[in-house]
Amino acid sequence: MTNAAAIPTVDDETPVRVRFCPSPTGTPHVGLIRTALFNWAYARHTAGTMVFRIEDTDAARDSEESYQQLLEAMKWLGIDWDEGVEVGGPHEPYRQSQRGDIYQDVITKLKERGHVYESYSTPEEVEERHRAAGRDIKLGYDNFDRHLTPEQVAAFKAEGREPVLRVQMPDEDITFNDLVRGEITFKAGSVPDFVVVRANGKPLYTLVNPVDDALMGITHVLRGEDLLSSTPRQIALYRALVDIGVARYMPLFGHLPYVMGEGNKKLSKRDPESNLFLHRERGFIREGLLNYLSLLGWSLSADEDIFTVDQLVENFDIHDVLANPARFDLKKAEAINGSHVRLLEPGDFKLRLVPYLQHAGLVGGVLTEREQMILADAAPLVQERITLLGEAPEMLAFLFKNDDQIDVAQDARKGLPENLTEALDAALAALEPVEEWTAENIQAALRAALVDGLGLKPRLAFGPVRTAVSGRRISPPLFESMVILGKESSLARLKSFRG
RNA sequence: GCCCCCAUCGUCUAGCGGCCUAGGACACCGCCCUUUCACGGCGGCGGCACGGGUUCGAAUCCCGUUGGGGGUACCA
Repeated sequence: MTNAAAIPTVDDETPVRVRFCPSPTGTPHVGLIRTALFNWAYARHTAGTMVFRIEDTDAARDSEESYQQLLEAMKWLGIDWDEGVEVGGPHEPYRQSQRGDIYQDVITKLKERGHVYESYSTPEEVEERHRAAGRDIKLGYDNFDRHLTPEQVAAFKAEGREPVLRVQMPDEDITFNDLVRGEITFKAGSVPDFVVVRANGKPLYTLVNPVDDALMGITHVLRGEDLLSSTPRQIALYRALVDIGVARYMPLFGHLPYVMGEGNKKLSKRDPESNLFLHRERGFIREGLLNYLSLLGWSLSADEDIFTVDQLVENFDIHDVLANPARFDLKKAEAINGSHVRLLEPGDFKLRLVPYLQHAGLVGGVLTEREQMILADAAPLVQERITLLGEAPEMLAFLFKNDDQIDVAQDARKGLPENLTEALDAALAALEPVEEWTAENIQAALRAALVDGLGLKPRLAFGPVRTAVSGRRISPPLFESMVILGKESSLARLKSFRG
């Protein structure tokens, strides 16, 4: 066994090579994306290399659909990579399901140098031995097969048993310096010998993850806290990999804090808030979501919460990441998204609305000239008032509908003045003579008739008109909306609502 | 059980021994602005888990306690 001190490690001079290596199970989780983001930000900050590898070694759980979703997620968010799936690179292939030969070769070398041993114990037998000895069964594997005699092995083989391969843990404490948590020591004997190859000869994550990290020259292993307890095993294996010439140095580890959900639970895959695409469907924009996700364990400064991806890249350092778990707070995420929505260039904002309007059926696959005009005029009216793009269709629907398609919401009928009909008549009378159909003129005419004429408070005065025109209690600015609709349409809606 | 991690307002955080009667953001509550809703502005509420040390001095360092989380797979 190679001495730990003799293994070279990475230092500040070593060019950074990080990787994002999800296993394609299920739909992308925001915690997973945060991990990708931090790896990416660190790579870009240090002008290092981002590797994107797929860990599909569990055929029972992996799916092609999930893989496609991963690609889609990265593309949407703009988290790109320098080497990996789709783009290739010097360490192809980047899907572990296609790297079987490489692993078999490593396994052979590991066997030759005695770094792994055959283990025939079944879980039941391990448990039984613990019971017989009065030990807790949760102790895990008991290292029973470390030194089997040839006779014992022969006996097991005669029974037709196929062994798994285990790595023997060293009888000494394992210490490493976590990039976000500082020095961590696992006591000798607290981690049992672990399986690296299944009885069917297929390698496990415990083997392929460090092997690929080593082969691909990964310098900083930045991953979720859930993998913290497997680090001593990785270090033990890495030492063996150095010995057989597969690894050249020990990478640095940094364990990112959990992303929590409600209560004190890790944000579950089954929790809708964990679903990246659901956030996109609701109208999160990448700038907003990326900003919020960055805040889960990291911060730009003491008093700035809103920042761009460029600012993140410029300032992100893994050493500044906090070790404590962070709760995913949808309200704050939305607020930050709203800030970014407002920061968008008006033309850009307009374009981003289109898919949401299409999804709501307000416009077709290709916008008509009229729809283009409505959108161009209306977009600035809602940019300041929404936090999610998905709120826009409801707010803009009346502008795209025909006059006879306007449905009046229940709450829009409430809070209207007693003399509703009188008010509508007055509004119609005031608007009919308006020649130049501008927001200023509409406002002046209505104010004169309703506020000054009928003595209504502004709040009550414009309510009936708003309801008549939009069918909603809440709408974009009324007068500007009426300009977009045009005089004819506006008057038609007033008449129709008057009945 | 054993191993490991974590601990500042409800939430995310600033703080890395004196600048802290602890700063910001979200949420919440008022007020202002106002054609609705927002946006924006102003103000308020609210926190260093507890106990020991170390030190002239501790949110900051050390130890313990408590609380929370994770691991203890032929999953990743």
